[in-house]
Formats: sequence, structure tokens, C-alpha cells
Amino acid sequence: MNRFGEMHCSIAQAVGVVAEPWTPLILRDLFLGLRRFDQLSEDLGISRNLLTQRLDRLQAAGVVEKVAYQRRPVRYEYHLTEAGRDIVPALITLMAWGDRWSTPPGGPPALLIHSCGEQFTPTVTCPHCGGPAGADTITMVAGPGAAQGPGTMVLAKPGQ
Amino acid sequence: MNRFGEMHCSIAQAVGVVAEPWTPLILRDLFLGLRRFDQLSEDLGISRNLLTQRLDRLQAAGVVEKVAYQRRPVRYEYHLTEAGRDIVPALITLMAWGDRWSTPPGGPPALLIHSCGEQFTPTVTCPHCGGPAGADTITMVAGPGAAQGPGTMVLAKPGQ
DNA sequence: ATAGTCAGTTGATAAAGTGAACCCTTGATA
DNA sequence: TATCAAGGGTTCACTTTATCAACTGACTAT
Repeated sequence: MNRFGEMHCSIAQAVGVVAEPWTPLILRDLFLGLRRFDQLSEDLGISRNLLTQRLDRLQAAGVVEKVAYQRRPVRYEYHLTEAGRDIVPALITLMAWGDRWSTPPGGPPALLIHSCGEQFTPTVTCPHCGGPAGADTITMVAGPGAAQGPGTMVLAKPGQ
Repeated sequence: MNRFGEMHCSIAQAVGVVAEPWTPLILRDLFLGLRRFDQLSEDLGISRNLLTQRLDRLQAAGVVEKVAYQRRPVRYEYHLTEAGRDIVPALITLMAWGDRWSTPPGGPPALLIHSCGEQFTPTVTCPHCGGPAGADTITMVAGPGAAQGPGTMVLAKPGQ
């Protein structure tokens, strides 16, 4: 766990696990179906020792699992766990932001197809009313676990 | 622009801008209403030279703008631009993930209230059918701007 | 005159990341 | 029996980033 993981903030928690350099791209590749160390290494161009370290940390965080796919010699591949698959909505939301604000020449490199059959841009919504949830439609308030500490100046009440 | 910004992948684009260490937390604080250099520095505990550099990069990326709020002496504060406010859905999706998978003792540090009046957990959906968009309900396919290069092994067609 | 505020800059030290080469187990080939 | 190749790493020298503390500069308030 790094220093972000110690902050009393769920964004910092998430960032501490999945926003280290390269990690979001490792997760994307695992989602897209790459499984093997050498595939990830080749696709991303990340140095191999760092890939080892990242996969270890993701495994420790319960986001990725290492599975032996053969014996003699033992060889492993990496899969997303449930927690890992659950990060996909955040990844595609980031992807939509990237498409919108750094328009690549020639159009978006990738598109999303929903199980309903439509190509779509993911939208973050409130499950009660179905309306969009964005900077203009939400308010963040202190929750039951609010505490003082780094990164909590706004929400934590003094003296708590 | 760092090496992620050069990849032909919208996730890498977004990561290159908003997933450098500390940056998501800077954006969160700006969304929550912190504006001034010293407030950010104190709240986060980030070193001041790195905060300077991060704000410069965010400004260059068009995510943050620097506004003089007084003359004599000139003093600046930082605001989210439209692109910056548009990253909020991704931030709260990450926050929901953090709440779900690293349950903090005492409950979540922060809660979200939607403009409809309800406290909610953000959901990523397909705008056509309204259904949830997650690892099990989406497919990623090559888009018009697909190209070969680092991080594109799965989607880009060989020979393109 | 002295102290304090704000928004940084400077510089020494420590931590992370890079790139290339090497290692180990094993199956296949010469 | 070499020896080659595949897969999944580890080691090491080097470069880049980050941290921490102190300092600067332009002012205002006392």
C-alpha cells in the first residue's frame, strides 16, 4: 500500500490501487483478453521488472489473479477478479473522456458495443432517477466514515 | 505530454493527463471547492514544487485554468475548465469502486447526493437502453482511428 | 520596522522507472 | 549430447521523478 491507500478518501483508495503508472493499461489489456506476461510486456512496452511489480501489487489488492495454465514447466497467466472486472466502468468512462477531449485524428481508436446491440458512449447516471451524474448535478457530503487527514480538508468537520 | 499521451488509445490519453500521481486528488479538491495553491498543498501534503508542475500540466492540457483573483500582488487561483468538470463522472465512478472494494471501517468517507434529491451510487450505463455497462455487458471493437502501436495489440489489425 | 500571507522556486536526497542482459525449467530439434 | 526456443521472470547500471525543507519576492497589516 502506498501513501494514497492510507488516506481517508475512496478516490485516493482507488487511485492507490489502480492509478499507478501503467496499471490502467494493464487492466485494459487484461479486459481485452491478453493474459500472459510476455504479451503484456510486448503490447505495452513496459519494462519487465516493473510489470512484475505491478502484477504483484494488483494481485495483492485482489484485482488480478495469477493462474497456472500448465505444469512442467509451470507457467502462469493473469485474469481479472470480480473486483478487476468491476473497474471496467471506470476505465470506459475515462476512455470516453479521452475521446471527447483529446480527439484523435481519424476518429476514436476503439468503440464500445453494449449487449443491447448498440454502439454507445458510456454515461454515468443516478440509479434513482436515471439522470446524468456530473459536476453540475451532484453534491459530495461527508459520509459516516469521514475523518480528518490528508486530503479531507473540505469534507471532514474540524474536531472530528 | 508523456509517453501515455502518444499511444493510440483513449484510455492512455486520459491516463496521460489525469492519472499522474496526485492529479486525481488535485481534481477532486478543485471540484470540492479548493482553489488556492496553499490550500491544495496543505490538504494533500504534496510537495510544493510537484504541485506547481502538476498544475502547469493540467493547465496545458486544458483541464484547469489559472485565474488572477487580485493584483498587487498578483495572486492566482485554479478552477476546473469544462474538460475538468467533465472528468467528475470518472472520479465518482472510481470513488464508488473504492467504496465497494476497500471498505473503510466506519463506512464511506463521502456520499453523493444527486440533483434529484437522492443519495446514490453512480452507475455507468448505456444511454440507448439504460442498462448497466460493465465487463459482462460490453464489447470493445476497433474504431475508425485504430492504429498499430504500443498498447494496441488486441484491437488493431495487423498490417494497418 | 517587523511580522505575516501567498504563490511559488531552489537544491540536496531518496525513491521509482528504464533498458538491456541474464537465468531457469522444460520441450523440441540436430 | 549439445543447443535452441518459449515463457516468465530477476539483476544491474543508469535516468527520471518525487520529497522535504528552506528560501524568495511582492506586497499588507500592526
